[in-house]
Amino acid sequence: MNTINLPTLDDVARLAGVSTATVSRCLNLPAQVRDSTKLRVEAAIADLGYTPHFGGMALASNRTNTVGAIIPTMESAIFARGLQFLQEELSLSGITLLVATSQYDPEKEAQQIRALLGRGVDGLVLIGQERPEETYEFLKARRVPFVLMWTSAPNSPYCNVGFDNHQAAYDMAMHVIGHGHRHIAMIGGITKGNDRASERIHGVSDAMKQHGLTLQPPYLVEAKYTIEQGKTAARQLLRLDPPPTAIICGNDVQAAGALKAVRDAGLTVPDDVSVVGFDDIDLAEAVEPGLTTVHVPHRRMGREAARLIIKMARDRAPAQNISIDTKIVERSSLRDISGQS
Amino acid sequence: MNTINLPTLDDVARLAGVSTATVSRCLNLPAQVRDSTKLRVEAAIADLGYTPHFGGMALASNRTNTVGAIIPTMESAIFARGLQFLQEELSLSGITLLVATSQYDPEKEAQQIRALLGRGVDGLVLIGQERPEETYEFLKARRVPFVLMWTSAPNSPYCNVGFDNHQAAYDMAMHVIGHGHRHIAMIGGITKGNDRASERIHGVSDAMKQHGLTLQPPYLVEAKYTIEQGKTAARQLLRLDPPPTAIICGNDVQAAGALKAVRDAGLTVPDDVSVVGFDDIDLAEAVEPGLTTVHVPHRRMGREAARLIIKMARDRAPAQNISIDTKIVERSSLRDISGQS
DNA sequence: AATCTTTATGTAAGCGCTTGCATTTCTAGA
DNA sequence: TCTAGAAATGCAAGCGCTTACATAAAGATT
Repeated sequence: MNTINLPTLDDVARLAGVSTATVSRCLNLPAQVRDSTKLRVEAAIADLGYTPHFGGMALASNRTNTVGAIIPTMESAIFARGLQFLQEELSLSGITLLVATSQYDPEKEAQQIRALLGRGVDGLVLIGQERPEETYEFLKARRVPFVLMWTSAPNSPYCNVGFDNHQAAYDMAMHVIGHGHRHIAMIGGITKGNDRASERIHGVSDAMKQHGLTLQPPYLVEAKYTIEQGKTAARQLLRLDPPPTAIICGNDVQAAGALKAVRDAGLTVPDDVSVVGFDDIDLAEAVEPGLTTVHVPHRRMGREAARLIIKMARDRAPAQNISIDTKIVERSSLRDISGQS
Repeated sequence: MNTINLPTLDDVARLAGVSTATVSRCLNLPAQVRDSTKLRVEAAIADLGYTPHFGGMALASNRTNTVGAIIPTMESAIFARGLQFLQEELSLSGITLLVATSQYDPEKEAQQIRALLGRGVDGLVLIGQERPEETYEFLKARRVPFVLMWTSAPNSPYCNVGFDNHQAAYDMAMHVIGHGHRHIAMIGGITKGNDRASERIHGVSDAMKQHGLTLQPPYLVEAKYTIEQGKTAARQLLRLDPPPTAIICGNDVQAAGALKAVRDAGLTVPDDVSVVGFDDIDLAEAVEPGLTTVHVPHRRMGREAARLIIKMARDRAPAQNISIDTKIVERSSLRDISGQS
């Protein structure tokens, strides 16, 4: 109704003096077409400015060369980065990425899954493991290949491409402890429906336990992944007695907020309080002081996920778990206080 | 091939004991269907877990209820925010947003336009005015409704929903001058193929001219919209003699980089140098000191664009220009030096 | 030159949906 | 109760493409 009278396969076929089947093959299986005909067809295509009609293609072949991704949010750069790489890798194989957001709401995620499937995506990329059983059942019933990013679970029945949030957080906590901190507080993400957030908290908690320390409210606060909430949470922590000497944050955005709270309280980072983040997004190095944080391997994660989902969708390859290492990036928001009392 | 044996309209029709036409109408023109049948059909749909097949729909109706947006990049939050609102508003009308990126490359943008049209988008959202004439011609030939965001040009033959970059930058420069600054430098975006970047530069330049000042290299530098490049550019500016007392940046990301450069040079913002940004993304308030910047009306822009494109696509409404005001957000990176020499 | 492969192309039957038009069913006025 | 007119539904022809399968053309082999 909008795009008036586009040229169709038929038009191309007529102009090139071949059948529609041949044109279709030129597009999809060029190896099967003689060079001379291919040339004619290509000329006709160029001549008419023909573009295949997606709907027709999808209908006839039941393939769309599309994979869908549902991320919690586009607001911060947390997921956008990884998607960028996912996207790049997919497009190398001629596959388009469709992105939708769930706002961290499992209900909304389920809806979006349906929407994307309705659009005929050949595969799905989701974030994290935690979601209602029905969602997994639905996915299974439909036989849609899907990969879960941002987590890694060797024992998972699903296909994961990501990193071990627990381990990464554990390492970071050990690192902080190694810098002499004993009064450690944490601002975690909202754990409801978010396994990454809870694993990060547990990782920190476990590391602390290892050293005879405990992590619990009020030294443990859950907050949304926003600067504002990070700030509010940190403000509370700073009022505790004794105040923490280090605040471990569930992500960099919260950490940026914490930095502000510390400053507002008339203290400085890292002299009075250390603050560390998680994710290593741009923000982490933009703030002052630069955040010591956990570097998440966005690039590799995106690439591997792309390759895997392609294999699964195209060749019906079996699920696979790919775990990628994180590492701690040292900037200057963490101070060593071993020497002190 | 992937999603095995999904229920079709036919299945629903059979189960509900009606014809496929009726089921289709239930979905698209529910007003035309008697309540009792509608109920039966809805039950059947729920029962089977039916989802319409996008391809079939697109093929039959030549509508997709999809609009495409092509933004320069997802890397920073600059465009993501606006899209978020665009998306929200569109989904209220049951329309899906497809996002693609052009990496600030007109060539790539043209490609993406074709890709999106191939997917049958009912309308297109593009950023800025500047693009090859052929692209516009292509769009016109196809009769695709499209709106240009992030710019506003009353005299434009196209449909704009945005703000006046020139005016906004002009205002900001006036503001800076009003704070007593006379040695003003600017880090602009790369102007090639980017009208927003050039307009911002001209806005600043014009304001300065108004006060008998001039803006030109080496006090004017073009840099990419990254923290790193902003930092590099600022470093150069700080070495000039006389050094600028204020640096106006083409966007907040560059400004964040400039902040770092100033600090690295052993100076402080705003005591030694003032730095202002543009866009008012999260970053602007996360950095220290908070950036005085131009607030871009992401929300309104997104909404208005959505409404307009819907009207154009659905009702063939004529193009329209919607201009939205920007305003300056005062934080603390700009200092008044009127009193000083 | 005749035959058998192999390779290239054509034929035509759908894929799941919408929609103009024909038909049936209701509603309401007489 | 009958009937005209309105409202609801059904019928069936595609939308643009892919893909078995059938057929034709080209090469290979004697």
